[in-house]
Amino acid sequence: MPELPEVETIANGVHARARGQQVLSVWFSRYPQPFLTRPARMARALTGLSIQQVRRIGKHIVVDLGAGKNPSSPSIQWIVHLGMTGRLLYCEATAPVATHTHARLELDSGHELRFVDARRFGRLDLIDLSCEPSFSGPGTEPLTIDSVAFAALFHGRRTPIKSALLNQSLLHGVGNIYADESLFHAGIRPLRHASSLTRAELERLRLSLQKVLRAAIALGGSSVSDYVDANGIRGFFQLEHCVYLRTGKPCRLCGSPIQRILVAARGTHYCNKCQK
DNA sequence: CATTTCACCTGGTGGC
DNA sequence: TGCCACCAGGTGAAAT
Repeated sequence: MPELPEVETIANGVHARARGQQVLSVWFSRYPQPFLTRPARMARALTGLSIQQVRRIGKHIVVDLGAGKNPSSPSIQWIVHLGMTGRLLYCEATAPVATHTHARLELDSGHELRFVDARRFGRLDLIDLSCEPSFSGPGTEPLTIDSVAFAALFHGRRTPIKSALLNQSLLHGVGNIYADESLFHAGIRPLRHASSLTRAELERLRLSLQKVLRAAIALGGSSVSDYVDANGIRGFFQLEHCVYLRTGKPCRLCGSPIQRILVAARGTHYCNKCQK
């Protein structure tokens, strides 16, 4: 599932290849689920504008579009959330169209930007910058948050720390994989109440989370189900996972079997010996 | 308000 | 081989 490192990889890939290109035409599938903004309105707004910048905010891909090709004064933002199985692909316009393709943006270079999503948990939205503020995401960026702000997020929260990490209105971009992996590296059990963490544990968690996210970005993300980047290339960070989907396998640090429990209705993996 | 639960989806898996 | 029940999980709405 695409989380911060996967979304960042995709956004960077699309930026590198699609920046400066004009949208010639737009096609959307008939399914209503992926569209927060009505498809006809979204197509009308996108057509004719140029892609100025593509970046990640939380788990969202933000595409700035405007009349000029340079990254200045965009007039709209196209917001892509990949959900569970979403892909944003940059390909030849003549490439075969995969099943579950929900959006095709024809670009002036003969390429297309395609949104493909089998499970339809993804969402497409439009922000009109002439009357709406620029997209800022639901929470705080985990990669740049400082220790004081990080600790403040969890102060007084009775919920398990794993649940708090998944709460996008606190930190945005962290999902099931990186919540489990960062808790392992910090040596903290997922069911601990967020408010019970000491200052030292919170700081260990922040540093572990940032380290894991940066390492995953460097390896192009984790390909556990069907994640691929904008060019259809798989990531490699799944090879570095210590706990996620390693139920029963030996802990990489101590050798004891990795446990699996449910937290917030999500499969949660941890080492009973290394995490306290 | 904080927190938990559930519905939304379909491909993949495992049992028979 | 084929059929089918079941599960995964990001998010937001509904329930507690």
